[in-house]
Amino acid sequence: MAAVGSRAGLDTISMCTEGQDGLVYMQCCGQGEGQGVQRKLNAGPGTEWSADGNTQQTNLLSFPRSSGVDLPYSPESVEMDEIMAAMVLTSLSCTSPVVQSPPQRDLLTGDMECCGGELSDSGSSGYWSWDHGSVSPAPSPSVTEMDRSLDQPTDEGLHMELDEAACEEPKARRCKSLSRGAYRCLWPGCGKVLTSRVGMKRHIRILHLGGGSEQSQREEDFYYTEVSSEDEETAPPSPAPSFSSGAWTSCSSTQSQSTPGHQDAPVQSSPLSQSAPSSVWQIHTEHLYQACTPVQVMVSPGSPTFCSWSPSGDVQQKPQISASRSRSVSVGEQWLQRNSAPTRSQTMSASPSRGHCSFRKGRGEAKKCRKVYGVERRDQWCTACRWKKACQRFPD
DNA sequence: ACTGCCGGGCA
DNA sequence: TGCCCGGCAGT
Repeated sequence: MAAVGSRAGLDTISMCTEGQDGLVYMQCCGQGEGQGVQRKLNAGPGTEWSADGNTQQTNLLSFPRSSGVDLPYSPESVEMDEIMAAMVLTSLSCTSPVVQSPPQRDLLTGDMECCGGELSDSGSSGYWSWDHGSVSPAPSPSVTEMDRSLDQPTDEGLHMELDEAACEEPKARRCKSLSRGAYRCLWPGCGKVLTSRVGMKRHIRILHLGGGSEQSQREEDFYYTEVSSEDEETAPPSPAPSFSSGAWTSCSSTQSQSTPGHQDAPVQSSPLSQSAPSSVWQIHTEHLYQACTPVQVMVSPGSPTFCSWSPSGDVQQKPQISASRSRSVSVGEQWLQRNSAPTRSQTMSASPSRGHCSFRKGRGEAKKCRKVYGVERRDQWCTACRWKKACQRFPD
């Protein structure tokens, strides 16, 4: 019935359902592994995927359920098929044997990878962003986009998980932003709708154009159109939040012992998501940067995973960021004043490196004659300053 | 726009 | 050598 194949060059998953019995056959070939996994899932009519006690799959196939994509399986709906394909692909990307190999990875790292894998299709891996498309409105294609899309539904699940109370208002805001825009794939017979342009491009490139050639990258634009997501909202909007919620929760709380039945462990690292960690790590460091600059978080540079960053902080940090930033200046100044008080010149050159949160000492922090005395009292400047030379009184 | 200061000119 | 300033780069 439905055959979905990806030619991302990474994996090939094909899935088809067989008539009435609703059996679903999937084939997943890991990249370069050459090993195919064939699975036969029982998804009869009216069967909820998650309800299947299908060992490994169970966890992952609970996606759809938690996603709110209630799947009274309606074979006549191509859309549904695609959704299911998406689910399956997602699941497989997490369950593939390669994926599961290191289950005892560093939790956070693994989780992050999982995040990256789940939420980001960035990187060269050509991750299956497209299948999230119908499932999750925000394939959150790249790090930058992820940053931007903090108010996109992708994180909503996270919000809901992490801080429901605080999110009442942002939620409303986000609901609005949900209706911001969507992109519909114009490829004949596709019609997939994604909320992210990048995701859509990737979808087109991977699925339809079949590769990442430069040319096809440019061609993508022709195959999707922007649609007001009002139409799209007729479709159940909830899938994304809880879907990504799953992914993110496993991400967010390093010790998230999500209830059995939630997917957590198997989702850790996959060949598909292997490109993700770096980007996610970027996020990490970025937020780290934001978080620890002002607040002097104790982060041992050697153990980067330890930084007390948490998605909750991150996501809800938005309002704080500016405050933090502005505060960082004053901290710097305090530091400067403290250190420059006793021995001005000598200590200041001692590198104020404060771990990796260190800031380049801003120009504004250095007190030069001009700053100290002001232009009015120029006569009190050191001669160098008067001559527009390097200040001698307050050398760096 | 402001600041720090290099490079260069002038007496 | 002392003095001054144009102009660049960073904020």
